[in-house]
Amino acid sequence: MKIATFNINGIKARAEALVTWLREAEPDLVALQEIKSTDEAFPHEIFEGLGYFIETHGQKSFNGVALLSKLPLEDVERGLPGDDGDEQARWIEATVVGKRAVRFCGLYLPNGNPAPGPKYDYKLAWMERMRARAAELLASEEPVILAGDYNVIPQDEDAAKPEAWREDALALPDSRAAFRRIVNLGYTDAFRAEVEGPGHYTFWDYQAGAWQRNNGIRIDHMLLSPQAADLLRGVTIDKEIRGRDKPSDHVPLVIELDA
DNA sequence: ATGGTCGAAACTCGA
Repeated sequence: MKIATFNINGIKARAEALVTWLREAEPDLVALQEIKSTDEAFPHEIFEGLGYFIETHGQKSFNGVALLSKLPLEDVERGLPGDDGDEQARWIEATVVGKRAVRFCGLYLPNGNPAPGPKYDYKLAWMERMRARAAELLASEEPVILAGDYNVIPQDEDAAKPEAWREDALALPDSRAAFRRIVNLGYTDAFRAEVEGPGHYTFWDYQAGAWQRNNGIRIDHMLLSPQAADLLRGVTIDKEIRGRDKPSDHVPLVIELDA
């Protein structure tokens, strides 16, 4: 099963480019972030026409996540537990049954800038809520995938210019520690299970020629439960599409799972 | 040190 996560930065602006990529890559299961759309305004029919089931958790203008799947999406849950007052659409999960049942979570973790400040406090609180949900999911002892835009640069080697991110919410020590607290529950960073060393990025800013200078960061991740990590057969970053017309500032991270 | 670019939607904010 080919599984991807892709921050598309607006479904209305990206529908055409997304269809092109889906036709080429033919993923079975995709987590989308930053749909920037309400559920009603999301162009479901375009993706249903490509043979995907689709579930969205959107809001007007900002944030918003969605799941696309060639197999039915079962037991869909929207919203990250732990704060009934949180109105930001950043979490959706569902079960997909192939050879194995997989619990697939799509997440758009808060950016957190400027730090310090209320947005950074929200990011860290959100990460603690995510840790609690990740721990619950581990207890199922089933394959679990936490896929999305984490807005966390895990280590200096995950940035072309780490010094430029020293004071940024994506790289501050508290952000990295909160990310490690989730990993250390027993999850595997799928990309780092397969690839060592610097120079691998999933995001290049639109500004200052970041793509042309390869000034990127690795902030889109898939964390795998032990039962999912056992099934990992490969990982790729579809970097090439960043150079196309009207690209997202992120590119897809794709894994092959024997499920 | 600054400004540089996008998307959604509205005359600005979030990234």
